[in-house]
Amino acid sequence: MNVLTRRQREIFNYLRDNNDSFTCPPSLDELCVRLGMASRGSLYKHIMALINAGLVEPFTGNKKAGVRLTAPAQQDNESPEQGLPFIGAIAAGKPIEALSNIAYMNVPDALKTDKPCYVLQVKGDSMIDAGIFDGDWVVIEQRDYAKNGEIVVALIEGSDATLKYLEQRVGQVLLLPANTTMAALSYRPEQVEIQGVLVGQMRSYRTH
Amino acid sequence: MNVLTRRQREIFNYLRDNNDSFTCPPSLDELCVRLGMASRGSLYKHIMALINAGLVEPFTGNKKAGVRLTAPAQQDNESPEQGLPFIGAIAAGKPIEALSNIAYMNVPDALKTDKPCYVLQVKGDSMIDAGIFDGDWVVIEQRDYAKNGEIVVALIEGSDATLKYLEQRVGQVLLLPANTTMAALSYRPEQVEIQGVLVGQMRSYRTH
DNA sequence: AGAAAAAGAGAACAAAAAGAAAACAATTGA
DNA sequence: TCAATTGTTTTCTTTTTGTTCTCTTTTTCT
Repeated sequence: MNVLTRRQREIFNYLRDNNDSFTCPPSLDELCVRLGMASRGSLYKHIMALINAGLVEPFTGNKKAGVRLTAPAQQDNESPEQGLPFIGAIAAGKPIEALSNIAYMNVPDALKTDKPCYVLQVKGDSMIDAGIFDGDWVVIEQRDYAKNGEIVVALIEGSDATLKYLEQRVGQVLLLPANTTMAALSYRPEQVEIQGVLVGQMRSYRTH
Repeated sequence: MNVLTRRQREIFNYLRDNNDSFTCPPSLDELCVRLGMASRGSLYKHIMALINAGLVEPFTGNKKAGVRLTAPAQQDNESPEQGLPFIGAIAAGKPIEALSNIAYMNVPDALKTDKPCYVLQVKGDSMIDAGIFDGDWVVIEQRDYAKNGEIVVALIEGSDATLKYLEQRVGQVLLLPANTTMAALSYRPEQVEIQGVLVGQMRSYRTH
């Protein structure tokens, strides 16, 4: 999974900022007009990238006339003062771009700390035995260190970000999944960069 | 029940916004004129979808001169400061109404519905295999009915409230834990009162 | 400058949704 | 009673929409 390109971010920002102006989830054609584009196919690629990144979700109500966009990113359109930045999805992704303030999610105090925090959506089942499921949101305290046993967001060799248990040993860093079918990953310390520590978790059971 | 299509939503929005301009509930033909449509049959399908979705109701005054539309029902449920009431813990407890010490918890929109919701804290491991752990908070939509397979707050014989999978059969209600070491509970329907349905979940990893 | 990546245009396709038109049945009102 | 109106159903055509291609243009990076 790649990091968003500039254009993809532009399009997402447009969706976030103009969400209110859509009476109903916009179709690709409608979005083309809004964005001044002439081709659905081009926009389609960008939208798929956003869906893949977990920033946007397809409109699953109808079968065909509608892989459309819902509100960007399970948004709470909260002000940045109160909400936490929702950055995107994490699985085998790319470094987290803390700069692009994307959407904001209104997180209860009990799920965050007094340090800077952000929200990610979990992709995959690597932490399923820890009760962290595909599609859950996690609240991450931004930190570049952690204690053994904590669940961390780790960036591996500058390219892949993942959510795992941390186990640091001399000259070795283990990233342990909580899934009996998956193997632990072993790296040298310089290969792994800690980007944050899990402090909260959320799940929605709604079926839209 | 299906999600509305774009056109259905448009038509609903028109009815909601122009309700005042109808001296009496409009007929399909009248609505066709307003909406610039040429066929009753086409509009009929949309209206039926809205009725099916509960957004509109047929006019039952006269028998024939009108399956017409009334104003859509409005739901308004403001809770203090937009937070959800935090009711207390649930395990083998008391009826939820008995707990009066109400605090309010700030819950992200993605974890609640547009119906009345409240928050409980989970005690025990009866739902551990569903990724719901001891100490988690759950967001419950207040409802007295549920579908099979949903996770519900059920009050047993007026005294014990518990969080379980619901399985309703003829003359029998099963409450299934998500824990391989625990047995299912079987009751007669009149013994079980559904108090709500799980729609969201939260966990804190903070160590105080 | 040149290669690679990203963005865009445009066409084509299948399926879904929307619409038109006609016919029918039930009710109302004169 | 008769004519008009209204809801209802059915059949058909048109439009919309997501999706997938190929090709060209623009941007980015070395």
